[in-house]
Amino acid sequence: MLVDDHAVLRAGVRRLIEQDGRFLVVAEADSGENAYQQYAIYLPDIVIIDLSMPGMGGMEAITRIVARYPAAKLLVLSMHENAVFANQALKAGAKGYLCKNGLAEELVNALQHITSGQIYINANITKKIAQQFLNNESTLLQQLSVREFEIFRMLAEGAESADIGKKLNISGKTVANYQTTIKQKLGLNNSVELVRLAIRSGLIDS
Amino acid sequence: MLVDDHAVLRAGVRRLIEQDGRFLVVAEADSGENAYQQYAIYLPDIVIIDLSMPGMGGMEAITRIVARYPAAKLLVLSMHENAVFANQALKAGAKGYLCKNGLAEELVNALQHITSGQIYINANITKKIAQQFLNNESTLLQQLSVREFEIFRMLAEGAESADIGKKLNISGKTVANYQTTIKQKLGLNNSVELVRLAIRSGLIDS
DNA sequence: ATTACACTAGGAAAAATTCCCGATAAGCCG
DNA sequence: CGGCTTATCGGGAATTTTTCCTAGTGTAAT
Repeated sequence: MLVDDHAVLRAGVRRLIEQDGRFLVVAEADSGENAYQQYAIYLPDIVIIDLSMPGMGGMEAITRIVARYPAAKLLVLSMHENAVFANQALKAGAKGYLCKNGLAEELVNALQHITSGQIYINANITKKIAQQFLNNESTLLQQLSVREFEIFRMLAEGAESADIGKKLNISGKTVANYQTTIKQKLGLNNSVELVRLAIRSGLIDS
Repeated sequence: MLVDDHAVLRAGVRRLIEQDGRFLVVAEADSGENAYQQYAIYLPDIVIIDLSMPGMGGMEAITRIVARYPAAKLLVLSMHENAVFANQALKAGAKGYLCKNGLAEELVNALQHITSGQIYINANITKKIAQQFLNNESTLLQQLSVREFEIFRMLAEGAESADIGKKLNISGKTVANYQTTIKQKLGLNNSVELVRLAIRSGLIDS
């Protein structure tokens, strides 16, 4: 199953997969909500999913699908060549992480790995994760749990606690409390410093 | 000619175009540099180009191609549903602007328009450009008085109202009131948007 | 002289944040 | 298995921040 809000990209991935012949696209979804619903219907062997989508993001979709179907195999196909994103996605339960600017062959290669129960991570990302581990640099953000990280990014994008709560189907109060612990964990005094950290980390652009 | 650093996306666009039958993809490029070189070789009728690419970005590629070939027809296919990006691209000489999350039919539709000498801009973008024209973002900051601008910058740097008051020898209450009017004047909903505007404007770095 | 506007700030209400607490569930370890 | 930790979720209450309204002063222009 393909999950991405960009129709052209879904078409491209479908083409690549069908050209290879070993795999078949049985469903598509253009949002996290749809992905969750479609998963229940088609129960696909593998889900190829983007992280940045309007509404419920990919991270949240992964969390939900894995919660309901612990054996689900999800391969993240993201535009972010970023160790932080990869880490969080894997922590949420994804079985692989690819970048959209990777080679076409890598996609089916990753599918093959995941099908046979392995985990596949793009080589550059692996390198970055290692570097990050050595530098101890972005480790700051890794202190955050999956939920915290997700809320951190949404806050940095300018969303209000109440809106975030709506989007995640939790109380705005909970989001507000999360906000406090996030700032505390990252040593931030206010939301301005939060945004700037997010931008410096490459999580969002200005 | 297709220009995008994501191979999967190029494959998707190629598929859509070839399915329609009216157009033919004669070349692909994965960077601004390649696009410029390939253009000279193939002289394609239309270039479909992404803006965000490593190295020379799409914007720079558009500028160079148009400088050398003033009759070049370039259609931007970007992920940014953003009036500022669209404005800049069109100012650089692009003949159209689409978003990647648009419908598939819109792509060939845009190609048809541009082929016949027209300019095609996505409807949502058009709306946003109009709004921006009303807001006039470039002169946006000039609406602020000297004091307001000063406080705007200090807020964007992460200072609290009380601190700013101390620094400027005025009441923190006054600063808080300024903050409200600044946001109102700039059409900002919260301090997160304030920071991001300040960074975009080059007033501060992240 | 009148108008306009920048700068200042207080009061009251509304909203957001913080700090404290408890609940649940999953996972881990001896 | 029983305890331990951790992630997630949220209520209560105090605190802080923000907003909205009003209102005074000074300065510059008409």
